[in-house]
Amino acid sequence: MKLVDHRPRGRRRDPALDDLILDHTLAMFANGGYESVSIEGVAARAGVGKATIYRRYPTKAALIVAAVRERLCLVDQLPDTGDLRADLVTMMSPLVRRLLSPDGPMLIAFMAERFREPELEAEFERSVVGRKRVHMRKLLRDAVERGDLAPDTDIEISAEMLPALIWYRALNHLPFEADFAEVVVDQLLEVRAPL
Amino acid sequence: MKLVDHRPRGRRRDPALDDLILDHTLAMFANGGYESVSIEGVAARAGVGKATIYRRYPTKAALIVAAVRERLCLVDQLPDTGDLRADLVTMMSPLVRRLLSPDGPMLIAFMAERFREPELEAEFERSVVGRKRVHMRKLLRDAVERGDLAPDTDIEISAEMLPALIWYRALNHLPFEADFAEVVVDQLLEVRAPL
Amino acid sequence: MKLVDHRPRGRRRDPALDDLILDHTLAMFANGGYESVSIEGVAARAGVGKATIYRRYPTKAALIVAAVRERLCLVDQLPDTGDLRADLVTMMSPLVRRLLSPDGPMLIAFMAERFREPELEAEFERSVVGRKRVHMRKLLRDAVERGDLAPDTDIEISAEMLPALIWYRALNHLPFEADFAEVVVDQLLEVRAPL
Amino acid sequence: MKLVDHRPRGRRRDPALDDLILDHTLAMFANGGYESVSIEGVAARAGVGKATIYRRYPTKAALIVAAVRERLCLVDQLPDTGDLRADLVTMMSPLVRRLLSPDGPMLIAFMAERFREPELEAEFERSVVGRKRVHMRKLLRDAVERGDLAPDTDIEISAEMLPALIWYRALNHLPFEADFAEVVVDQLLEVRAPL
DNA sequence: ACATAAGCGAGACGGTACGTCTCGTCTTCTG
DNA sequence: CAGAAGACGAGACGTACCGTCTCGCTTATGT
Repeated sequence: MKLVDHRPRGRRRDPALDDLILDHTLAMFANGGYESVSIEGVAARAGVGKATIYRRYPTKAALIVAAVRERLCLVDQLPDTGDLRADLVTMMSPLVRRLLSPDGPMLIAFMAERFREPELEAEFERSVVGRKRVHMRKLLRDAVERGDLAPDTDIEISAEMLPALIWYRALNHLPFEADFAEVVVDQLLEVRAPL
Repeated sequence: MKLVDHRPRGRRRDPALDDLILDHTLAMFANGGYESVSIEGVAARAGVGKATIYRRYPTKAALIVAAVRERLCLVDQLPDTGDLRADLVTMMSPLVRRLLSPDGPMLIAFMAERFREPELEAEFERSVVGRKRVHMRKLLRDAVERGDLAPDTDIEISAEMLPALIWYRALNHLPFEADFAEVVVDQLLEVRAPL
Repeated sequence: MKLVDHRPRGRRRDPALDDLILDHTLAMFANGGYESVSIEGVAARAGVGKATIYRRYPTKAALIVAAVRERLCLVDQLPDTGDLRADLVTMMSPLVRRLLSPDGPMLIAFMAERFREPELEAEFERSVVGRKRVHMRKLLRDAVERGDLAPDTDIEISAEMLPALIWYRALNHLPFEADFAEVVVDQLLEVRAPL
Repeated sequence: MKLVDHRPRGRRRDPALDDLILDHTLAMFANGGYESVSIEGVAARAGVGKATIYRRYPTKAALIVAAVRERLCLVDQLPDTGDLRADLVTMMSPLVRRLLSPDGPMLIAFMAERFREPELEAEFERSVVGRKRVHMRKLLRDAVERGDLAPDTDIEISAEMLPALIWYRALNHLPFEADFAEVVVDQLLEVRAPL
């Protein structure tokens, strides 16, 4: 006895269009940010009807969120080798590298946008930032337990420190090098390690 | 011998209107951010012709920039008492307090806006952030010379650390207390102090 | 073998709106002439978006042209019974009647407008005045051939005489009676008839 | 005992400006008609403040009326030699000549404008057309009395005929020659003269 | 086989805001 | 006081998108 069978009826959505739409969305977002994306523009460039977009995303904001989430895949590995320094560098250096890559400006634009669009904010928190935060705290807690970190370390604050520093420099257009992750980790660890 | 005479000709701009316009702009910005400000709305609420606004600001963006710059005066004191911990707390706690005040959301909205408007960015860097940064570095350098801070301290990174942490939490809507400035300063200093 | 297919694509324009728009345009034109028509006004009164009007007419002028052309149908019959006097009266008296009717002021306003808008001029010439002119000349030429009119009659001038007199009086707000067409025709014919 | 002294006090209006203003008004009117005249444009081109114009003419319409009345002096001679044909030609041919001159288009534009601006209409009627009409009727009445014209001639209609024909052709952009006045007069007179 | 659903490109629709322009009025300062 | 300059409230201009809604067509079941 099946309560729901609900196999899809009628014509199926064309998956090729998903890509096409997100591609053009991202392209427009890349040069000009949120305001320079227009659904009508995306539709025209993608050779697609507006309804085809609205069928997938209820709103311009949702479209952009999806485009960035899908394409700017910011979900990196969450390593746990027991070597705190190595794990921290492994977590943060992909972010540094991407910020320095051609994608950098777009990432920064998106990060800024994210502070303005609650919807974007929530989505991003859920799928990207949140998991990193949780993992980061675990690494720090373990290190404290192992005695690799001073016992009075404020986990809450320390876990934020790395991303905070990296994003702060990026958003403020302050320069940093490819090895910035390592430098920061060293600065922080050196002194937080028990003597 | 006058190089420039350029005395103002014609009727003067009414300074009362400057205020009126910025007031309503800020009010609209405060509840809804950039997109919920409309020049037509500001004009209507202020009982002012649209031209009167456009005469002052060429663009909606420029209007908002001006409103925030003029009203959200973020320039705090730059103390230098020789007591590093006290000076750092003095510098940062006004920011924390404002972020927790009713103005907080607006400050955050503005900070996000600032990452999108190069003009706003530059202006803000010049008049607010830049001066703080310079002063912060001086404080740290002096502390290192006095021996209050380890000699291998990376001034560049350490100077950014406090604002980075505070803004990162604020922009990400992570909670923090009124004493957050002190807590962070303690965390950072405790361990950077030579044993 | 189809040269053009050009089947209509997308949603069709709502014909009811065509009417609605022209109605309100004409109403506004009727009391105040060209300057008192405003696209925003028409849109508001018709409960229609401005774009819906601009999609149909590129310009305020074009809108008014269309409204008058469509609604003030000035194309009358072009009779040819062989009775010159009767035919002339048949051609001209509808014009006289309309000029004396409530529509009169609007007709006059439009005629004045027509001298200012080349587009309106051309359109009107093509679809209304021109055909009348041609027919009028034919009537006169035939009458000359029949011997009902003096052989040295200047067709060119005589054909213009009736409309010229009627419009001149109307445009200059000189009074005339309902039988003005007959009076003028009589005056002109009486003496142009061979003795 | 003087009830009013009211000698003009303060600076006198600069008469040179009267000219300057009307010149530029007419120039703008000449290429584009009513709508392409703007007080702000006239002021700018004449190097004059807007108030200087508004001090002289209460309204854009009034300005244009004045410009045309002052500059397009349409007041011709009103001859009465006893020779009807000669007098009619003398009255009408200056108009024909001007319509064919470079001023022609402007005259036509103004005539069209005049049908739209009641103020302009009235002014023009009073100072130009009216006097011509009265004189024309007198010429015709005298001719009838002298027996140069059939006694059943409709003075009212006949007096309008010449200007009606000329203006009708001009306003409708129908071609005519420099001798059009004579041709029309001949056509009309030839047959109206008693045999 | 053929109705029944959707998906799709196109584009009309009611709105809202943009930034520009002119109107006619009103200061402000100079000659 | 007249004059040049120009600010001011008002409001229309024509443009651009928003998110929704037909259209006629194509593509897939389910009967």
